[in-house]
Amino acid sequence: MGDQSTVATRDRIIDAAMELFSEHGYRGTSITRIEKAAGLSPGAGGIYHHFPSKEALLTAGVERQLSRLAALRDIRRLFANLGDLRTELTIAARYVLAELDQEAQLLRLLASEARHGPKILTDAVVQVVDLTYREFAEWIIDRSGSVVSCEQADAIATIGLGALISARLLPNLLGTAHSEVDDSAIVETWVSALEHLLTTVRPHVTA
Amino acid sequence: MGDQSTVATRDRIIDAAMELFSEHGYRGTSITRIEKAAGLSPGAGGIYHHFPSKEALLTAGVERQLSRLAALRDIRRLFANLGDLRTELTIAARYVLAELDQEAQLLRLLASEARHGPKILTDAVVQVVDLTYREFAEWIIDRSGSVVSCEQADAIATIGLGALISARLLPNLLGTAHSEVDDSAIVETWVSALEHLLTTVRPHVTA
DNA sequence: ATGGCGCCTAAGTATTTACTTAGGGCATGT
DNA sequence: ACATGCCCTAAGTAAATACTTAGGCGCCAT
Repeated sequence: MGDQSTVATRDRIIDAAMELFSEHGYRGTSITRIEKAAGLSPGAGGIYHHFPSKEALLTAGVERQLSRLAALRDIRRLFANLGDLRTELTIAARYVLAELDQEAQLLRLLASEARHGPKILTDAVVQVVDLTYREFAEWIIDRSGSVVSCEQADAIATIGLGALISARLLPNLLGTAHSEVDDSAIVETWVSALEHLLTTVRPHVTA
Repeated sequence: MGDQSTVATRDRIIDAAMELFSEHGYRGTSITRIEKAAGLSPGAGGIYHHFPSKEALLTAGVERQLSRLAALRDIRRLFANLGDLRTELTIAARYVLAELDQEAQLLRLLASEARHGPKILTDAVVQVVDLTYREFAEWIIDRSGSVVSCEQADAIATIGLGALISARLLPNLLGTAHSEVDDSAIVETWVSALEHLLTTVRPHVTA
């Protein structure tokens, strides 16, 4: 069967589309341009042999990337109680940063299209992000020896993950503007802050 | 002179345009729709009495908002050595969060259009953001009694501001998905983390 | 060999959209 | 009174673009 060449070009189309979508936005990318970038004959409907519409192409691309992003929620499995809190935190930080780097394309697309693009862009990603936050919060409670409350864990997770996300997302959005800060310095500072938050008891405000 | 009504409608046009741009994106907002939203006659070129082109309208809108965003860089003037570090940090956190809330519209527009929109969207905002980071880093060095190094201050500023920005930007992008976390809990946690970072000496790695 | 299938060329359709032109009413300032 | 300038109605233009139709070439499995 000619399935192999079929699958290959299908993937090539998705590759080209995702690259262009993330760079110029969904509306800013024409079908013709995707065809040209994918090496198909420009001007003809080669794409419509594989996808019924432009939106279906986006959906397929996002879905393909989503399984990889889903791996982000496996943070907890990464460190099976290494004993040393600093070590675990360092691993977690580097892991999250690496994941964000790998999904830079998807993040750009998300940022530009999350509000007005097809719903899959928000629905699925919201689910993954939310799950990641919750698992991180649970892990925080565990590792702190149940010293922090639920609300505190939520706040710590929000700030902790948010800091890492910003460190990668903002330069990505603004065009590598402010990312001259060293990675190891960021990780080190982050670990220090999180360690402090996890080991210091905050007795007030347990509404 | 009829300047008053002129200025009023001009502002009304900008208001409507910015709202629609931030909600549906620049390309997703048609001139006709802006006119309708601004109360002008739909279908005609009333807008072109005030702006030469759609892009000029965006530029005018962003420039109008930019002066307000520029106020963000006045963090330092806000607290003139109140003595108590926690108090100053708390004020700073609440101030930044409030500013971000007030500029939610601009932030949404930025996120969706920063990469492929007109250059003013990146150029000017990059400048403001960068300046804010640098001033915050300088303040960190001051307030720590020059305990932290330049690189450490940069890292702390990146993480500190990034955490607050994420806490506001992500829910904004994903549609108020994950913002059930209480503000006071976030501020409290943030202050605790920053205080620790500013008062703890980290002797290693001063490359 | 034959039929199906993936990709090609080539032209076309319908819609949206930024922007223009032409003319008219209504206010204000001189 | 008159001109100027803002807004209106109404029609139109040129370009981009998602998507379609029709037919042809070559490769593969049956």
